[in-house]
Amino acid sequence: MLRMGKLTDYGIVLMSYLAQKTDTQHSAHALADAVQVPLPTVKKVLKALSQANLLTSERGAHGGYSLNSSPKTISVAEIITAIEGPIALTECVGTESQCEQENHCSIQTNWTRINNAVFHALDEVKLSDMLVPQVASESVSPIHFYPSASAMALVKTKDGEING
Amino acid sequence: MLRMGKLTDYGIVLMSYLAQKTDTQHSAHALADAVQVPLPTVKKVLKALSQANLLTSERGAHGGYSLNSSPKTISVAEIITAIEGPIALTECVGTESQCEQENHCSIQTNWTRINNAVFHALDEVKLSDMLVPQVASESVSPIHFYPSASAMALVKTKDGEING
DNA sequence: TTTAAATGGTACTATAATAGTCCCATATTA
DNA sequence: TAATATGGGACTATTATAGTACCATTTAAA
Repeated sequence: MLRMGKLTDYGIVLMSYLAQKTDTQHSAHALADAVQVPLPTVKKVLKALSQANLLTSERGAHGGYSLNSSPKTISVAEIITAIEGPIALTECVGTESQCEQENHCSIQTNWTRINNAVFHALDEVKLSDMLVPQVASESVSPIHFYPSASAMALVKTKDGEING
Repeated sequence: MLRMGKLTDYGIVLMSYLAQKTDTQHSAHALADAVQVPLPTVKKVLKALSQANLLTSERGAHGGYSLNSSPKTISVAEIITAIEGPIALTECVGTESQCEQENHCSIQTNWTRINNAVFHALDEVKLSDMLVPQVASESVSPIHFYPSASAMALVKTKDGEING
């Protein structure tokens, strides 16, 4: 399994939520409530998204977060990169490579090519695409997204404790 | 960073090595020597590759491993899957998902689509592609691959100790 | 001016996944 | 029968991730 961190999963969910409510700002507390993820964790994710300029934040009372640009222009790759850092399947194509042999390495170049292909696949999918249900839209509930599996896993491990 | 395990990296390197020496069988010991990765770890990887039918193994004296099919037909996706299990960025598209809400989840379907795109990108790259140097081939050294960064990292953390 | 509500940032802890090791069983050849 | 090889499982250590807690800073309202 090619793994993506849970925080990234939360990030996608949070961005999806914000994409559906672009008129208002949302506090970390409100978002944590909506997404059913512990507040400190949500704050961590929001911070990363803000620093990547995907979110606009305002401090002070009545402050909060909102999308910095249209859901149509924000790609899944951007969100992943914001939270996990540059997309790289192996270390040698990342920024912090220390491989002494990489100058002669014939494999590295091909990894770079693969990374590009993967990045491209992730970059073509926009946040707006994540909201579109595959069935014909008939009724629009105020919130019709659900946290994906890893988010739910957290909820379940606590054994209902955090529902109170 | 979209992470792939070190073992998978070793797997690619091992497969690349075997693809260059298809005439003979190679023992785990010989491979560990060639790739400069500890023997037990190499054995672990080889086992996974064998179980996925990417390698043919023969037991007993003069036994060893060899590629089961042509490098042109073995894809990078197959190697990754052999070692890491099915490619899935999030849990909800994997086989062991326990998400109760996945029936109504509008995000899951899109993740599946993204996974397919990523898988396709990885499936189009064959093992033979990993061997091709980007420069015009002038001299062919007997072994002209090098372990990629994560393999080297191991060598370096031991501080030269495993060179003896 | 003070208080409350919000983000910003950092440092710490716990948990889980991964990597790595070891041991014994089984098969094959000399 | 001994030597060499894979097969398989269980165990340990390490590392990365997730999650938490604390304090500083900003803004608005009382």
